[in-house]
Amino acid sequence: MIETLEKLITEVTNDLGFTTSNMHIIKSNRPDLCDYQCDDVFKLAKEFHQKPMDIGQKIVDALNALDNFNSYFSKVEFAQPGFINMTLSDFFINNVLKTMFEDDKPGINKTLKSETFVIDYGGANVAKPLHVGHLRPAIVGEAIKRIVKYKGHNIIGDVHLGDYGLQIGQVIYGIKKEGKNIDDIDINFLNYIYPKISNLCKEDEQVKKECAAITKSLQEENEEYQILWKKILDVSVKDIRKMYDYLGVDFDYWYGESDAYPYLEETENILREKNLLTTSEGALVVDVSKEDDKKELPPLLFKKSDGAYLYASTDLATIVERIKDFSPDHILYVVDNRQALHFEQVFRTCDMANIIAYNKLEYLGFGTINGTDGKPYKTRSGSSPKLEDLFTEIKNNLLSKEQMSSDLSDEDIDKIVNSILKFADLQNNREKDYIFDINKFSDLIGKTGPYTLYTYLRIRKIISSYNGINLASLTNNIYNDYDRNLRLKLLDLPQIFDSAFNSRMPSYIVDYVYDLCVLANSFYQNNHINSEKDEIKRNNWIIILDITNKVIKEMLSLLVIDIPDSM
RNA sequence: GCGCUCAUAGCUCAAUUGGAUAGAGUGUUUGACUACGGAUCAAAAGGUUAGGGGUUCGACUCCUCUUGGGCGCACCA
Repeated sequence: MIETLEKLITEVTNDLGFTTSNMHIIKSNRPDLCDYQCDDVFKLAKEFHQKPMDIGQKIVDALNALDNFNSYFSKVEFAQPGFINMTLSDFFINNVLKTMFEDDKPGINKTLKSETFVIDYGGANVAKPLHVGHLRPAIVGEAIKRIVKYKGHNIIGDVHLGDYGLQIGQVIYGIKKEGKNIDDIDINFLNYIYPKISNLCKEDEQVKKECAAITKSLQEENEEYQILWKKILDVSVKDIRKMYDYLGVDFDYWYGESDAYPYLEETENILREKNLLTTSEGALVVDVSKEDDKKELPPLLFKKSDGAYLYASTDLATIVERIKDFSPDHILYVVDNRQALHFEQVFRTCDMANIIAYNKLEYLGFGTINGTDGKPYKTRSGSSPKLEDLFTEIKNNLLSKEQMSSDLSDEDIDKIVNSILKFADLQNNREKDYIFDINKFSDLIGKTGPYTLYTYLRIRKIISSYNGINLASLTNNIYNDYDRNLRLKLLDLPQIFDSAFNSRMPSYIVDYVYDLCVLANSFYQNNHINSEKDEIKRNNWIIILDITNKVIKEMLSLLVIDIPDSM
């Protein structure tokens, strides 16, 4: 592994009198020159007031003089102005591969200290159907959850339903106004009534006030409203679950804002004890500004002048609740970038009130989904398209393609649809806005989910006739560049995985698994395995393909992509 | 008005967080199967990284100004 090389070069450097804690090695960005490079010579040059070339050459010479040089390298060179270029030996590459994957090890470095994470993702609101805007938080959140778990941590996913807000008041208002019988409330009715009343509120101030009053009354546990609310919750959650199930997004808890209400009083007391609550224009607020702020941060609004609570209050209460229930070391929020300010206020308040340290709370913002015009994605009618319709559209598109075989099971079709959706979404940098183009979600060639699935299935076919593939029988040979490039890519796995974990960026894994598939395709296209006469060579290649497929499968599962039986 | 954020190939996105010659997909052009799945492979073309200035051995990356998008600024969530 790379740490082995870092340790080696650090020791050599120290022995030369250049005391340093760690010489860092990275994958070379000049694969024509070498496999890995070390750029830290520049830092040493500054620290020891010597020319980079002098120091670099000394290190290179010392490395070349090592007795066991060939156990690591085939070539180490100095390159101007200050790079140490390392080409690995075949022995080393194969040795590391064996260590990484022996006994079915996954090829990554699991954490030595398992911590507890809570991840808040999904962002579904009761009584509103899931639309394409819910795609990212669901998929990105689920992927991050799986990555954290894969690292060896304990992670608890909570959907944190928006189940107690104004939209409930609006729906109840609609139910009463239309004289709807409670037993007749179904998903179609909710889909019809919510947008209707929501629009009405924008036009009619009086209606808005009434809806707000109903909401407040509900939160004060008005019996009639509670019964209606439970019915709405029941109907809506069933529908929401259906969408998340299709996506393979699995929450450990279906808590909602309503579950935080019992903790509001306690939260308020904590803030009061710390003298953080002040009154401003009739409302209770927390001043969260700091002296070094460029611009004073607006205060967190804890309680409205009419006594009702807001989302900052329930978010705080939810944190209090989670600490009680799970004692988490980290709480992650996968939410829209537009809520950055809100969470900054909430996190600062937590820190000031000693509820939980600021650095244990992580805001993982994601960009907005825009249409091809660069504006938030809307259908022609002006509303956000429903997730269900998007699934159908991709599915129909898929079925119309010529290369589709006609006898696929429904399960396999759904797996392919999922791969298209998730690969297209997750390859975008989490933090940036991105353009949603239905055509992009129709592509089956190029950097797509189906490409990776195809690769996996072809490899499986190639190696299917060999039983008892044994990693231990891997020899020290590497036969050509296609072969070598694939093996080197497998070596990258631990670093790539760790950077995805540390920065909570599933897109790193998407890039990796795609690159791996490209190299694998190139490898078996240019090396015909089954007609290979040299048994040792053939055996080596089968082992490499076997490892490759294990990695593809594991990485795809982190991206919430399942592999179909055929396609 | 104030703050945050973004601008990279025709289009959609990368660039291991300051390293060497800025990479992929798509689109365009051209090649490859009597072989393990052609949803494939091999190759060409495409760039003054929005623009100016600065920091240094080195800048897409950091600072600063300009231009142009997006978003947010207390009783919605």
